[in-house]
Amino acid sequence: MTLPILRDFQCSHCPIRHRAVCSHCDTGELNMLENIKTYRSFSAGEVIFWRGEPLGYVASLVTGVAALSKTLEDGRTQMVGLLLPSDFIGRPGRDKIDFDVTATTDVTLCCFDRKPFETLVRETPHLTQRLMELALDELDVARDWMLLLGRKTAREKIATFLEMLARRAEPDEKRSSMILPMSMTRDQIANFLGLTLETVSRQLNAFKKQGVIEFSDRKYIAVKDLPALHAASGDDSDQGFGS
Amino acid sequence: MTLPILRDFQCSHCPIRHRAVCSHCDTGELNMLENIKTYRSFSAGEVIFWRGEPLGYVASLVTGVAALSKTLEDGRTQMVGLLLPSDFIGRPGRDKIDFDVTATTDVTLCCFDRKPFETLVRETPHLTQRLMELALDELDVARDWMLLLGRKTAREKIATFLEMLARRAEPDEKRSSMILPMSMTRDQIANFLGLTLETVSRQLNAFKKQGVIEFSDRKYIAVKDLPALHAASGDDSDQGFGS
DNA sequence: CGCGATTTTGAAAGATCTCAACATCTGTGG
DNA sequence: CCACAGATGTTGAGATCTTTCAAAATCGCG
Repeated sequence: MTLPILRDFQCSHCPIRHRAVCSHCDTGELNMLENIKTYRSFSAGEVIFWRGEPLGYVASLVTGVAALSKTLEDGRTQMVGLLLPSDFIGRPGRDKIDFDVTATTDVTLCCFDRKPFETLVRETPHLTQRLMELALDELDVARDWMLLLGRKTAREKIATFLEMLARRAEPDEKRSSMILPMSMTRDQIANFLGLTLETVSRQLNAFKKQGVIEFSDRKYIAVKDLPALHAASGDDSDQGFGS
Repeated sequence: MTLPILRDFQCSHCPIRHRAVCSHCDTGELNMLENIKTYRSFSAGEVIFWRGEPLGYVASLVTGVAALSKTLEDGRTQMVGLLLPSDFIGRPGRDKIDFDVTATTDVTLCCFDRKPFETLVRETPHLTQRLMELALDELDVARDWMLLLGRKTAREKIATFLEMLARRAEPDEKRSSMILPMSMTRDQIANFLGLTLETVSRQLNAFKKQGVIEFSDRKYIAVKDLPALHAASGDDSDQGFGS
């Protein structure tokens, strides 16, 4: 499949203007970025970057969800990150990455050719500072995930996962009931949580049987009892997931 | 135990001068740092920072090894990072951290009071840039560790751990035999690898029985067959551990 | 030399995985 | 609009790996 290149639009109207790598940039800096950016789209399931492949460009995720994953020699795979809108792909000073990046849903990227971007970073402290902040945020998330992968039971992993989705869907609301769009298959969830797809299915159905969640089709999961999910997550009671 | 504050010495003679947060700094910038730095020492086992405690200072690790760890409500703990000389503790813009930092060996820190350091960072792109690089490097390591925690068997975890120690001890040498100082107990290794201490002991003795490693006292482990360790690590054959 | 901490070892329990069969969903084409 | 086929999800049973619990051995410091 080819990579459609969308017509550019103004950074000032960009949905991730205030959170992406450019968030600290002033008008002049934004114009510099505007000159080297290109939009690209990927369909759900497409690979965006292959591990080890030379990176022609770095990018901000504008819409959709993408996953970072690593694979052992015998094929076992583990997701090591989820990219959401405003997250950044690629790192200045390194011409390849050590994981695959795959579109989980349809995805739009705002791409910057790597060389000119790196030059711009060197001259623009606002960019460097934001890249640092984004990296530190990802690090916090990665460390929470290490605790999950290393020490949580299957049930706790599923509870944590669902709670994370719920928090992401409604960061403010405190309702104990909500409907979550579910774009990942059991297999993808398993690779995210370090489980097998059968265990994911069993644990989801266990929560369903207990009335904590409900689902019938494959597109949505309804959370009926968010406090119960949190209680099953193993995390400290006074402390939310993530950073 | 109190925190001895060492007499300052010149940054220019610092053993981590070229790799720490200050590595890109010029003489003028170094002088600014020199004014706000203090040395502190911790004995093996001491807690350097408690999770959630307000951070009075940030620091570079000068000598020794420290561990970052997270704990679930019922006491299960997972190490989420190992700090080696030149690694940085604390993050600009956040006044607390979400993990405990413990000295694994005796440790010396080069500490900067947080507020003046943050001011200096804002005015010094060299510092920001280095902090970004350090964060990205930690992120790479964290992602390798996520693959280990989520997908590797106990045997693969131990092999990966030993191989990492060997690489760290001699980044250049390719000898298949070497002696590694071992400062961690079985329990600490277990918390690092997401195992129990009994499983760590069994797997270490299994490798010993196969002649891959040797050990008699608790201070050293001799690696006799590094290629065998690598083969048991589950990683791609053409690809080393870490970033 | 002796005691507490650490490590080793064994046996049984338990959780998750593996393998297999079957069910359900979804989109396609008639 | 329905039937079909492939993909995805569910469920069961047994295997396997790691943990748990317990006891004994060893180390290392005073």
